[in-house]
Amino acid sequence: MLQLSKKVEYGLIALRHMAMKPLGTVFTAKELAKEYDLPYELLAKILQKLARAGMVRSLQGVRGGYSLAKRADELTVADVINVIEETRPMVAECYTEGPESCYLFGSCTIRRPLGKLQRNLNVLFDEMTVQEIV
Amino acid sequence: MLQLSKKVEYGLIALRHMAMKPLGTVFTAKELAKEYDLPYELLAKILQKLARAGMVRSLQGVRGGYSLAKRADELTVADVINVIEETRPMVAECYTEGPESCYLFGSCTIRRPLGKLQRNLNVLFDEMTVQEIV
DNA sequence: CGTATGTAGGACTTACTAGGTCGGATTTCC
DNA sequence: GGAAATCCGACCTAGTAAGTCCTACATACG
Repeated sequence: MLQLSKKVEYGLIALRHMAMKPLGTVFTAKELAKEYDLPYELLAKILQKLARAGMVRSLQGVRGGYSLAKRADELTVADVINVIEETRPMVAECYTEGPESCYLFGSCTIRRPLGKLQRNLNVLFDEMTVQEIV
Repeated sequence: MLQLSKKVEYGLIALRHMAMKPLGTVFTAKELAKEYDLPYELLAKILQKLARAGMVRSLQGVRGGYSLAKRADELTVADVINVIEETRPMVAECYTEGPESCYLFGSCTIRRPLGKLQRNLNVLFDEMTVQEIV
């Protein structure tokens, strides 16, 4: 519980790798997977998501691959999680899914205090950028 | 991902409920489960764990039940998670399981930065007590 | 051209585990 | 002794994270 998913880890590893070379350098999914011994297909999908979100640029074809679309200090960990996980990292589901998701909503007594925790958590993720993990 | 487990939620709800009445008041698992419509057996186990950890006192027998063993401001959310989940809430498994758990350990480039995130996270949980959710 | 090399992306499989349930033992009050 | 409680291990189940497979499409280059 309360762990980052492998997808997010892999995404961060890939982004950090790209951030080490000059902006615009192209990397293939295969090359990145090999370098860190990550499952190729999975990493490819993650990169595709990041591409759709505009965090990396993708080039198709034989000399294709991925390159960073933004500076590393513009990519927050929160964004990466958000894109890969397709949801913000919430402490309780009623924050993401809404009141209907939880039959306890009416009687739940810990929602407000957890909300405070949540906001603090968000700040942590928002403030951390890929730049910092280089 | 990155959510508190139901167990922790139920535990916090129960502790908070107990913290509302004078210290020493006894509550049965059944009564607590009914009040918040939580699954009885599950809540019972959670309370047993909290009892073994010395956070609540348990009384067996017909007039038995549970009562808080400490003041609400002495019970941190971190402790509650720790006891119920039997592990600290870590952002990546290599922090809980050790280096052997992750075949990437040698090549992993995001461990250190995530460690920083982890420490910040710990502070959040350490600083929040049951008192604050009353 | 056409082939090698790359991304795009849907469908599927597998393994794990959170959440919940059941059964029975033990304790204690009346 | 019986009712009401904790105690605790074993079990079941559904959801999902992680990984795999397959096919389509794009493009550079001989």
